Amino acid sequence: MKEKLKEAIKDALVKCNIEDVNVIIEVPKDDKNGDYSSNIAMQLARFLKKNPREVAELIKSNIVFDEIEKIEIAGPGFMNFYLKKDYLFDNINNVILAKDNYGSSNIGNGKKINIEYVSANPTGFLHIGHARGAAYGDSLANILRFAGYDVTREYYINDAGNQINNLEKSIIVRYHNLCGLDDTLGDNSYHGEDIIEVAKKIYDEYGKSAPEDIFRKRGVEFLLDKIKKDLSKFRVEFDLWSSETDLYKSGMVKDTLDKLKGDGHTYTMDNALYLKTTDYNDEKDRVLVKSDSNNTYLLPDIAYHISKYKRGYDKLIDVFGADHHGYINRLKAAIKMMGEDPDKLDVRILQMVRLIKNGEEIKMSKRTGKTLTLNDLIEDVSVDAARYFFAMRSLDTQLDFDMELAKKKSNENPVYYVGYAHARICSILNEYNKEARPIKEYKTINSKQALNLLFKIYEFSDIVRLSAEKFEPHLITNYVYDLAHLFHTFYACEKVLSDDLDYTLERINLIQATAITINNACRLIGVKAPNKM
RNA sequence: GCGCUCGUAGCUCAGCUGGAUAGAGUGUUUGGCUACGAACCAAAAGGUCAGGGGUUCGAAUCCCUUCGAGCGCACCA
Repeated sequence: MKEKLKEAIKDALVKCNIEDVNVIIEVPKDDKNGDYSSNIAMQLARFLKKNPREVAELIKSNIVFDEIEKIEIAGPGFMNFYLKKDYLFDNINNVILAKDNYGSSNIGNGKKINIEYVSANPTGFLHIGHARGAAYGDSLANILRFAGYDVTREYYINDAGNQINNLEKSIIVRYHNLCGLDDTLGDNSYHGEDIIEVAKKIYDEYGKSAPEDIFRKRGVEFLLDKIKKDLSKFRVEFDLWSSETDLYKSGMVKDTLDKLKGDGHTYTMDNALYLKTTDYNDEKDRVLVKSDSNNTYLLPDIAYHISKYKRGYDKLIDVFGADHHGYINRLKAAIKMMGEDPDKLDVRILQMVRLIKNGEEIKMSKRTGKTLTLNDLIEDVSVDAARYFFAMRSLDTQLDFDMELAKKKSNENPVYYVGYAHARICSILNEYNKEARPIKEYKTINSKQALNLLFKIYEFSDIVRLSAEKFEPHLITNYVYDLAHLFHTFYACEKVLSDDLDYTLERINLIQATAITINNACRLIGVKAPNKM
């Protein structure tokens, strides 16, 4: 609706010989100021050297828009638009017919977007920090898909570098311990329980005579499998699992290195090969090939990103933890050197998750093995609560994950508030025991509470759109919370079921539409709206 | 020291591309169940939007600066 209104205003402006302006439509905080409002007249007043209210009048007299009941000019020159109620009532029917598709759109126009998220190394179980990235990436992918983009969800497996060597060594040490041999972990080793589990598996399978090459292979296999299972349990899915090893096998890594060398973007110093990323806005040049002739992680990562470019996406999104933000410049510099457009790549940084237990921060460290795994989290607080909790906050604030709070099955936890609204509706629909069905005319709905609810339901498509454009899933949680609140308010003021058949059916339709909208919003963020609690 | 992200109610956070009296939850105080689920609703109280400067009709929002927090600044990933 915002878009339609925007177009209508633009058309009106063209009639006044004004073009090329950025029209902003917003939903006023106070409903006394209409359903939608625009400050366009004030923006133009300066430019036209006219009184803003005069400008507003001029636009008003030129605007053509069927769904608008009236336009008021208020305050210093705001234009406030009031939607026709019949139009909103019609929307109830639309929701009931559209069901799971309500709120979806084609604004993405089939544009191809690739989102890469989690991409944790298969050197241990996923922990709570990965959970935030997983929840974000999956929710964003759902939202973009719902908004008509062609989305690919991708996980990049670093299964070739030095960290895998360390993994292998760590498993061997644990294996030796199981065999009763003396061996100790080094500083670069992985100390977690997960590594002991892998060693045990190998010990159970081979006893004391495991073949030498089995540790690396089984380690990656086992850990990757566990990662996949945990993510799936967390309702996070991927379309594509890409592997670093494959990039080497296909020659992509070598080709990338050759091209960078060939185009003169590299130089040798102290027996190491450097990439001149300072040519493109990086603070220092970066090593591609170490003096021991091993590659740094950067080289295959460039090759990986170029391979994504070659697949022809309109947009690439990477989701990184805050501890990797320094990596963006060098990656984009390299992409530019490879002849691709770095602006196509959008890197979303998610700030750190701190784990709070009994009011104190628990420091997590992979090296010492002190972590809270994704699986622990799910078992402890439920998938729904965890997904909602992560989705509700914008990425750029640090997240304190309070275990006690998230565990509480109480109203302190907003996921129950939203779920309760849905469960209440289901309970009424159950009692009514007939289907909601579209009706021609709504005559009895006129309370403030009902109309607010009605408008909120109508707003859903705009919110999905905004959320997709800004890559911000938390707008969906904000929205669904508001929607649940308006329902609870309505519920407290008006009874749905009565002896009057028309009165009842109109309200059944309204709450059915509410339930559908809640359900669709929850689905986007990977949360299940319960029928009963 | 340099870079990135932040600083909004006692606490946890929203605040859309600059707009109308800065909003929720939680906590505190109070009222509401013989009505479809009280895990709910209604109301009160609570603010120097970290401090200072600037841009303009108008700033929590944009710019500069100071202070504070987290994270980076490897021939690790």
